Amino acid sequence: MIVRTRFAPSPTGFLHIGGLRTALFCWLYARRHAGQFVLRIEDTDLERSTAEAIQQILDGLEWAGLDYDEGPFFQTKRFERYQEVIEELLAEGKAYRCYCSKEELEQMRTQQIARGEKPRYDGRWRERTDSPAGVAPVVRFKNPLEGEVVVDDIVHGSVIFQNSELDDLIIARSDGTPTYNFCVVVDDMDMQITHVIRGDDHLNNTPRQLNMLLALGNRPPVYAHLPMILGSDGAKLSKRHGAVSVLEYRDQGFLPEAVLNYLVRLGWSHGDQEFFSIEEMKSLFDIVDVNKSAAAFNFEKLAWLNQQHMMRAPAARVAPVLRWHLEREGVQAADEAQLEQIVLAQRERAKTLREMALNSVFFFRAPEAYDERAVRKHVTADVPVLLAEAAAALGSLGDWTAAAIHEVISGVAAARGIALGKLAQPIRLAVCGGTVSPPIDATLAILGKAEALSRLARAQALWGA
RNA sequence: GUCCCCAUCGUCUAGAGGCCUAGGACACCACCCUUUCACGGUGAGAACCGGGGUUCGAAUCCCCGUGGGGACGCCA
Repeated sequence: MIVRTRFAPSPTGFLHIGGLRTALFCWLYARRHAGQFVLRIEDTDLERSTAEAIQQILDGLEWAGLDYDEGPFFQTKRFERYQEVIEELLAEGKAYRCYCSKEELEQMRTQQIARGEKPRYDGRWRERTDSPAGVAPVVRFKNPLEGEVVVDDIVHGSVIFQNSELDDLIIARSDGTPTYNFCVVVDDMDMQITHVIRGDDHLNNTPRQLNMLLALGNRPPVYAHLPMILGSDGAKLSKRHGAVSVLEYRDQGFLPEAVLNYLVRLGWSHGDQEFFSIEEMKSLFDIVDVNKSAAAFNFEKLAWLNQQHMMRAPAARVAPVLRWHLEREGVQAADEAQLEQIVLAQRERAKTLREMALNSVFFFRAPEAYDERAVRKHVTADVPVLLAEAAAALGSLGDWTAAAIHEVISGVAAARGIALGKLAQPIRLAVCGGTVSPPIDATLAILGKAEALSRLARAQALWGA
């Protein structure tokens, strides 16, 4: 049997970070078992589905690198097929038309709640065959009245539901369009999905789907209901917890492999291992190792992992992403080799690429102002002279490399009998405008001789006056 | 309210009856390294929700309670 998993988001909003985790697990499981990963867009809610949301989902998956083997399939393009199955169920007496108005149903619900019962349809049209004129009916699935449904779930084990708890759900609206629970069943069946991996908010839908699947004479797929991802405060993840859209993570400077690494560790683990490359995830992931409890999203750990990925990845992998972020700051970085050097110099002092870009703008633009507090602290009376001395020595340096620059600077400091920091900090201030940068030798090396000397001269003139 | 699910440091987790004086990671604190900031290193503090069983022995199995989450839509 070839494994087939699917990710089935509804395009009613952006791709959620929780949705990405579900997609990741589906994708990893398929990849691990040399199976296929199918993308299906559940857009039967015509009111709320938007083209922008569809594009966002596609963009999000592409950014994350979760490639699908089939799809995207759109449910709105399969209405004929759903209609066919509905007719079939109707003809076999496994579904029926219900002429209740929305008001009537609403009233039923209100009364049931008032009585302390679980609100559900009472099946009043189950055996009726009349059809009131002028009322467009919905179609309901005839759920078994007795017995139980056992959902055999890989992560939760056997979960038992009593049929008496279930009601006859609507499978076609009064306008004829099919509903979610029904489309899922038909699609998973038609698309020969072998493993349904989804959030455990769907666990309660499963017995209904199972009953329909059985009524259609199908063998059920394997189910795996994943624990939810909660916000940092343990409440359901929402906008107020900060970034929830996948593309926001891209914009904030996270590497997709870091986001995936963070996500894979929410509800899954492999011993004590924290860092996983995509390849490791693909070869190690298995749903049997997924645990059952919900996990709270922790931004700090994601940031840490992101830095770990930046530090371990080849500079050539990171440089283009840094370029993208620099461009968003209005900086054009043409030189690929220089960009890679910046990555190497900056990656251990930034958690995100956005932060790295912000910290690296000075490589491309001379400082417009100097940090006042730092000037007061580091620019002492002898600094202009010191700077002049260093500039002169650097000016005659032919080999503009970090090692050579280091020799020169430490030589000047030694000759003066001062600590290296007494010279390095003013230089840093002069070229960066602030007190934070990579080691000063590397910084000057990346900056280039002409630019470095020009900035030194400028600061020297300013502070000497 | 009813049904379903879940329960180890603040957070993510290891743990499948003795290997647990409960391990790792993030965060936090201290120290070391150090030309700034970081990175890195060392160390400290920090948890088995409560109560009953079962067993020679329970974080691990069972029951009850409590807490949290989810579902109950002509949304998905």
